[in-house]
Amino acid sequence: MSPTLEEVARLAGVSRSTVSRVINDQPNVRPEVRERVWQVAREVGYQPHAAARSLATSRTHVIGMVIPEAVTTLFTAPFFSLLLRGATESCNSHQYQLMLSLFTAHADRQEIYQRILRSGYLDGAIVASASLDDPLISDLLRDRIPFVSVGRYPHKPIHYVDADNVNGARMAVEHLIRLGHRRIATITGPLDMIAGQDRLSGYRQALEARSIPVEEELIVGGDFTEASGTVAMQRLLPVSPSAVFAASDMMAIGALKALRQADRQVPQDIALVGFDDIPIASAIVPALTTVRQPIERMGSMAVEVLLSVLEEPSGEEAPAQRIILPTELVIRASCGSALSLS
Amino acid sequence: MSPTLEEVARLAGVSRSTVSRVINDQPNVRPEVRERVWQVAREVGYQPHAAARSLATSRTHVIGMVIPEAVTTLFTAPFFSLLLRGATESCNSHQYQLMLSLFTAHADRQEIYQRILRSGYLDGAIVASASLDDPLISDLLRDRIPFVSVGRYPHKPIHYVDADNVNGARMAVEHLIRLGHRRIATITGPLDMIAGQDRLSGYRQALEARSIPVEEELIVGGDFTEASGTVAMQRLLPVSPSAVFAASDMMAIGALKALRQADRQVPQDIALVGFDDIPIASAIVPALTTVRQPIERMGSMAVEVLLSVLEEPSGEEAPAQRIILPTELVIRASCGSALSLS
DNA sequence: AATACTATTGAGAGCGCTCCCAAGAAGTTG
DNA sequence: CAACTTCTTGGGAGCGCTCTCAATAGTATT
Repeated sequence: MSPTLEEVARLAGVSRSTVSRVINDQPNVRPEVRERVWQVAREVGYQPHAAARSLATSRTHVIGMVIPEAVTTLFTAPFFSLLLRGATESCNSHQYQLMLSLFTAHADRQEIYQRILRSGYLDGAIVASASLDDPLISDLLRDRIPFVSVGRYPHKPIHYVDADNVNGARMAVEHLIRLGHRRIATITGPLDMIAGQDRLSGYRQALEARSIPVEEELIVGGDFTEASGTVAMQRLLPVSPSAVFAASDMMAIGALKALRQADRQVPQDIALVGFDDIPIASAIVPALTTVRQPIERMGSMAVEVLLSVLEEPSGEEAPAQRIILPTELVIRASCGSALSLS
Repeated sequence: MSPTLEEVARLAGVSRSTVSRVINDQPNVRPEVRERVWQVAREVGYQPHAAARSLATSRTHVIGMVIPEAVTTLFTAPFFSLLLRGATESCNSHQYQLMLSLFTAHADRQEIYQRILRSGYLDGAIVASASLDDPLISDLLRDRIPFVSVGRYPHKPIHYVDADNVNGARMAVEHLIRLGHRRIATITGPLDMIAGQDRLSGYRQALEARSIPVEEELIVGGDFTEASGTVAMQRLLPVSPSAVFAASDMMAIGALKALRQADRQVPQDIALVGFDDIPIASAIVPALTTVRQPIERMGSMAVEVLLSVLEEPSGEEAPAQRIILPTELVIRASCGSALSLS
């Protein structure tokens, strides 16, 4: 197999310790010795053995990306891959590795948790959890495994990174108000997810800021899926809103179907705004006005935060880092805006 | 920290060796002793230390998913996440972990290769490479790292899993022929990728099977991206085909743009078929007839093949496992088929 | 020139596990 | 009942690295 430290030491005529110092860029090695050791290491293609190293240091340089399966289906495809892409990017530049754990059934959960999180495979984890009371969070807290959540937890002292869902929703609804709408309905996401809650409060804030009364009959629950959007829209039709803010693009697409069935034109008869800016949003007719979130940056930020936690002297409990990244309104045709380009 | 084997042994009043046997389900332990050890292990929440174990066994139970960044952008988003989902599923059921390595720049490549593949982090790898002459493949072969490619390599003795691109393309083009088309053009993928090559030969085979001459002017090169589809279609317009088979949905969408600009109606003036069945395909107007590939199954198959290679006695060089999974034609509106439902 | 540092080096222990081997217990057989 | 064989168990070495500590060499201080 691969040459070991020992062999490099022998070939360079020094001790293991010295080679170790050279490899790890530690001081107190004579420059000429350092050079010779590097030389030999390069020649034989030396590569430190990860397991041996982490056994000795109890550091693996691996972080986990832990995602309940639900998230990958709920959040639409691009969310998942963009998050991963951002995370690996940061990992690469810090010489860390990313281990992926999706777990499907609840049955797996315990088993995988034990096997992955507690076996010393990982230095820490990024968690993209669906619900606010996911037991995973408490488990991680209990076992003192360093982690960063993608998605905020306002009431827990944990590190997190999230998009500014509140403001995104607020911008979307404010835009509708600007366009003259007053009867603005919303199809919410699941309210046990913070993203669902936040997008709803953004909706409320926008109305309140303009002193438009919030009517409960204009608020209908969904669960981020297309089907739920259709159902919700059907329930909204009798209430005849002039505009609808769907808390996800998939629900907006679902709503569009219901509207088409009911022969309502978007945006002429009713304006529609989504959230997420998934690729389909710009491909459908009418192109969907929506809110874009910096998913890739969320992924890389999560890693950065985690690494900063891992680097810090272990004694100190630094306060939770809570990072909210800005969202932006993407105006297209479905809101009937004069600004629309497509 | 976590309790060690040693402590469990002490508490159970046996030796390390015995505990090790129990934990690893090895024979030759008295049933009552076995039970007592399990008992203690459960009580103290014993979890074997991954690094220690792999140092001793030189097995990590981790496999890598190695993907050049190019692939994640080239193949559209769902490819990536579905592949990952399939792979993790198989990993979960075999108690393996998945480590993700996307590398961006070519500069990273060497460095990451060394760090990940040669440091003993991984037992093996799944490689989704873009090009046929990716040096990664030769490196892996040289270093004798067990791996399975997602995407076939007809001329190399390696294990691979792929979709039946040839037959998928063939079915698509045959369908167009069935609909009465004779001047069928194709926009190819990059021909240094096997998927690009295979989809082109499927096109050729379909024509040849019906004795329709293959005209080179009807074959235009693209690179799977939307932009390249638009450009290719513009070049095809003067040749006036009655139908176009685009080797990817993204290129089909690009082609659609060019056709719209040229005021040609799809499918009335010209029929259009794509490949991949990305989510957008069914959302656009007209809904795109396309070929679906079992990406998720490819991911899980790749893992299964890799594990079977890892399990086999190391002396024997088993012949390369080459697995081709079936594709299916999804008929929608863009081909103008009578069978179309939407 | 004697003392006190400091830089450089190597030896040894240890991280937590597996695995080989030898010893003892238990069971078989003629 | 002696001579085997088979189970069961524990001890020791070792996987490849890091890290502490002591020893030596080299340099600065008085």
